[in-house]
Amino acid sequence: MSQQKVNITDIATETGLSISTVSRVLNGKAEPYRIGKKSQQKIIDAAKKFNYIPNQFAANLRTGKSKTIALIVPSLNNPFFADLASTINAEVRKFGYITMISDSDENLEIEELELQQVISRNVEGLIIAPCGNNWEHLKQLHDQGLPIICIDRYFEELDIPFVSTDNYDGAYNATKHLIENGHSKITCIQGVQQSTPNRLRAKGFKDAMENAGIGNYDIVGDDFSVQNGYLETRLLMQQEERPTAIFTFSNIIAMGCMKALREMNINIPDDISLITFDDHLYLDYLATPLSCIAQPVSDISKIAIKFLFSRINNNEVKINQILLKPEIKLRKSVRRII
Amino acid sequence: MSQQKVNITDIATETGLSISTVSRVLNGKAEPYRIGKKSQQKIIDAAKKFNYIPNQFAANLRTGKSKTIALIVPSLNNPFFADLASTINAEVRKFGYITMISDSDENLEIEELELQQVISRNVEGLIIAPCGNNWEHLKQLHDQGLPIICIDRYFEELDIPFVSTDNYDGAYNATKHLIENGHSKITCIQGVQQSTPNRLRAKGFKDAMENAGIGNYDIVGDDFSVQNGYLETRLLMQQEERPTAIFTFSNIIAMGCMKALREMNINIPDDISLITFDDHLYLDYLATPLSCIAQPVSDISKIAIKFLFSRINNNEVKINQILLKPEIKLRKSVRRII
DNA sequence: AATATTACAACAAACGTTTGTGCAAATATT
DNA sequence: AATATTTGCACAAACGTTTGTTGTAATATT
Repeated sequence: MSQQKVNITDIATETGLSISTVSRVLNGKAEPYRIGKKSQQKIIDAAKKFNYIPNQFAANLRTGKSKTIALIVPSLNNPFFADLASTINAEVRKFGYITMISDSDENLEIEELELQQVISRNVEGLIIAPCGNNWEHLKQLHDQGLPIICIDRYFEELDIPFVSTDNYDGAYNATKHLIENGHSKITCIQGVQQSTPNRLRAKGFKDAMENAGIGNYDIVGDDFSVQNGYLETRLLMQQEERPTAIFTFSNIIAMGCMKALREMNINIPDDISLITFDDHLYLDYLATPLSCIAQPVSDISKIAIKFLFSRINNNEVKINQILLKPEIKLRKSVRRII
Repeated sequence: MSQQKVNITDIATETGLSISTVSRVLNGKAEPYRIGKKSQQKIIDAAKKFNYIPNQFAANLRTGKSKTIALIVPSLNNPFFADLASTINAEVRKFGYITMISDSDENLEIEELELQQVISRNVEGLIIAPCGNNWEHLKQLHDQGLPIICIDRYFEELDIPFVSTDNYDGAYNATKHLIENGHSKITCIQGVQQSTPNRLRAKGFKDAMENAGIGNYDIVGDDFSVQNGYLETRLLMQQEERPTAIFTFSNIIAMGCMKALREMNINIPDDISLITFDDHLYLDYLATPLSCIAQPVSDISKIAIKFLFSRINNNEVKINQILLKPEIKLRKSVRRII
């Protein structure tokens, strides 16, 4: 049933030329190797006629080049990472490369497993939002010469290139915005605690509070998930003294938060103000359009890819670590009080 | 700098055994080939010590098995497909396989290019939501023995397995719901016209209308995009006689629709009712929570994967074509009139 | 003690490419 | 006409595995 796949040898016998000649022509190396025009045409015709598709495995085995890069993110369910994955996938394709997308599920063990999978497939580069604060395995790969770029999450102490958002700045400004609108009883619902973005967001929040002379604040939660947002909000609203504003560290946390708020008939922004990290197309159409700190997802992707391929191609050693400014998008979820 | 990658030969020399023995041990074939316990241990220890990761290319070249499947969707920007991609990615991983995700951008040429990429990487199976109504290339691959499953979009005339939603049923029920609530002036904003789901949705809509004795209706639009939803809604609302209800064929069309409506200060559901295909987490929190026809994304993914791997493994020839019932989720966007 | 059996493991080919090198034939140069 | 040069292409090795076959030492059987 399954007609044999045609390979370079078939073309060689068909044209009466050698496989080396066929290979060179098909790889556009006819010129430097002085393959005659007529031979070239014969080969091209035969390839078309047979509908020849080269076997990348064989080629890659020989060359060591896989034309593949890997992307590992902690959770594709998070729209932020889904968005990132989508744009990176598209961007990488422009370089003639393929992206292998993996989801580590915020689990270091899985991350390491995925990493093995990826290595065994000889990827030429890796883009990763590492899920833990353990960088042993990454450091090792990096030292072995594998081009790696961290996105979103990174290790400040390491010389692994990264591109991320200036999370401190974003959180600082979000908090400042809240304070400027008269809020002083503000609670954060954070995500994965040890992750760099989360730490920096927490720090930005704290600093903004302290600088405004407000010493009394809370940071709760421990996951970038709907459930975390929901649970923490329920808890928060059961306290005797409720905050007047909530700052969620991601849009899926915000979603859980909104769910809890709605269940409890607490109105945004009348009863409580809400601002969140991460933008989303839908934020504009919500019952109360949500003010947010929008990360430059597209820019992050593009710059990361640019860094990666400059490393893949030139093996440039210059390390690049860059933080992009987020943008605060004011909508209707923060109310001026007092 | 980059310490050489260790291969099977290194382990062979380290242990003083042959590469064939090493290979068999590392592949769990020690038993049938009666490799001694001590040799096994030596090999395992050496592999661990050297941190050996097999080169899949070489293995795949030899075996012809790539442990990779491909997923091609028309647009990862569409949350429906993003969702699908995410769950399929996760599901495939459970089988020890890797997924290559591609985006054809609703473009047949790109789809064919992606397909080549994919074939050249020897994927063992393909899951595709084909963007056109041209199946030549797919039919050919299918006949060559490549396991293919279509999802969402498919070809009714072909014997290629597919798993999709019963789009006719979904559209019929959505329309019926509108009609039961007193609407008779209903307009659809559709997506890509020639795609099977779209055709079936249109048919479901028409039949529901006809069966209710309503001969006067419109189907407009031509793309699963925000812009299409926006433009068509603007146009629609400029007519002298506006519809009382809109049925959008996807949630991103709905988003464009909502945008237009808001710009024109037209209220849902007071001024117009809206129902859409495709669910989304955010739909619950919108200004007006949107009623929708929810596709069983997770089930589609799982069943597709199940079909695919049964074909990959057993080469079972029994074709499987399945349509899953969608669920209508009633929220607040449809008003009872009259 | 001679033979049969079993336990272990090595050899070598093959997968489909790419590429350094070498070697004829054709053409140019003297 | 002899030599030098260019043109055009083929040979063969190599990439790192997997696997069918074969070989030998050790043990069991007679």
